Amino acid sequence: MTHKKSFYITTTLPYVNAEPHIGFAMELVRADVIARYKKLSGQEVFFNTGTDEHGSKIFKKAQEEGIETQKFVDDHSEKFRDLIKLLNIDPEVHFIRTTDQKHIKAAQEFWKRCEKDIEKKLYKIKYCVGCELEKTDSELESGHCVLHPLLEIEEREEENYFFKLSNYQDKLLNLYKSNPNFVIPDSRYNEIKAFVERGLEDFSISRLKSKMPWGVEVPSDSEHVMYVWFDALVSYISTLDWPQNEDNFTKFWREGIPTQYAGKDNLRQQSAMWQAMLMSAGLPNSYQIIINGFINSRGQKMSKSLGNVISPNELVEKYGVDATRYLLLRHINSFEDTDVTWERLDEWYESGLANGLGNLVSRVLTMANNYGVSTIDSVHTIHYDYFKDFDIQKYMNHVWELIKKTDKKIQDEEPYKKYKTNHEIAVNIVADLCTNLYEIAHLLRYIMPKTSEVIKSSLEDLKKPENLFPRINA
RNA sequence: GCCGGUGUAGUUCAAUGGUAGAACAGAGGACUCAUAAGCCUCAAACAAUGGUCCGAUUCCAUUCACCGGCACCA
Repeated sequence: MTHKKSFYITTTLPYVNAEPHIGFAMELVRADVIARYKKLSGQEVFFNTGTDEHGSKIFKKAQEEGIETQKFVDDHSEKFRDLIKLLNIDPEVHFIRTTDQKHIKAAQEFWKRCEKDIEKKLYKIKYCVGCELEKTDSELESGHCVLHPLLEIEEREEENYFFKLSNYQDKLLNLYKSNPNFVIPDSRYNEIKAFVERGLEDFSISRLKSKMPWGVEVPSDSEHVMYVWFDALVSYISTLDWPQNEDNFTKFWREGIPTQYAGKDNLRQQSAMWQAMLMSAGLPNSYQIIINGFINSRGQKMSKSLGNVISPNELVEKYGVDATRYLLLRHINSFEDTDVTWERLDEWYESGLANGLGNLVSRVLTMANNYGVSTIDSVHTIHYDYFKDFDIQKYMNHVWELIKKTDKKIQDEEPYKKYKTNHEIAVNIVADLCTNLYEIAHLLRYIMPKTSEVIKSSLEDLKKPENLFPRINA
């Protein structure tokens, strides 16, 4: 529990070469829940997301499609920005694009501040003449290109700038050791610690502009552009108008408990490289990195070719916004991989929302309405730091226990029976049920903001709302 | 190959050195305020082997299975 008044949280910035993925939608919604929670707890919150738009993949893809690269990223970035409305993300969220001028300038300034750890050296790349492409070790099979196994891989040399990550091994280990919760969950913390303990190699952080022009120009060397991840990471502070706006930066980064959500494929970039970069630039480290698992389908990664992709748009179209938020937050493991199929989503929707919350609202308000309940008591929710360990799933389970309890209470106290003989007793019971329901709605205000409001106002007006979560096949 | 983790009902998870809890799915029942929802009841599990212990699902070892990591993939 912290007593600071400001709070910073960001998602990773998705790379715009593909359609928005359900995994990113989940990350965004989770960050949104935390942001709303902090805000409603009285903190001043800077909530950030955006898009990562440089690099060769995008450059090539735009070329393939025959569109200007800038146009390509403009269009694709919009699709991600659309998620804000689609998923009812806090409208005050900041959206940084790595092609924004302020970001480009910040990335260049950041580079300059890291200069003592940047050096130019010869970089041996592995090149497949057949593909006419540079290959990484992981793309090769026993030293040969998978697509052209008969051709020899050529080694070519080019000059690149390198970041001396090796200078930061001890400092990173110190950071981890003095902050055992720096990475959540523990398994990821251990993983990154082990990775750094094995020793760090320096990293190439630039590309020759003549080969790949789509990047931020390296300061004082116009022949090079920054390698994507170097500039992309700086977005977490360029969004704060660093370096121009030192006040903002101080408020939200130095003193704002900078918290980052990321997928498990981003562990290294966020918790090692970015931290080393911050150290190099003489800036404070992040406070905490939360690592999400992946969403798979039938044991496999979602991919177009497998035809098992479930998109955020489809989810909202089928279930509605708040139900989508529910589905992403309740049943998907907070930290581990989770398998998701339409069948399971339907089950989750039916049991938790149609049969659970929706039905409860309906039965309580019908009685409240018919029996003439006049007032409901205000709630006094016990306040503690629900999301300290970022286990939103646990919080959700707590709320749904209350829903279950309230259902059981109706059965146990049978106000619908008692009403026939004694109105007053029945009315008291139902008023009590309304209070329980109000509390449930109150707890849902970060999770399902619209539903929370609808339930609250229905209770205030004692008017039964429209069917909140219609049965899917009805 | 090396390092780390996990293996509990059909599924997803929980707890515990001494009768293994729940949710969803399944079967049956009594009700009726409700979205054929809710409630009650039932059925259903500790990967295998060995060890420590009065006693292990829990601790240790081995085997098997699965997952993650072992760097230029945003």
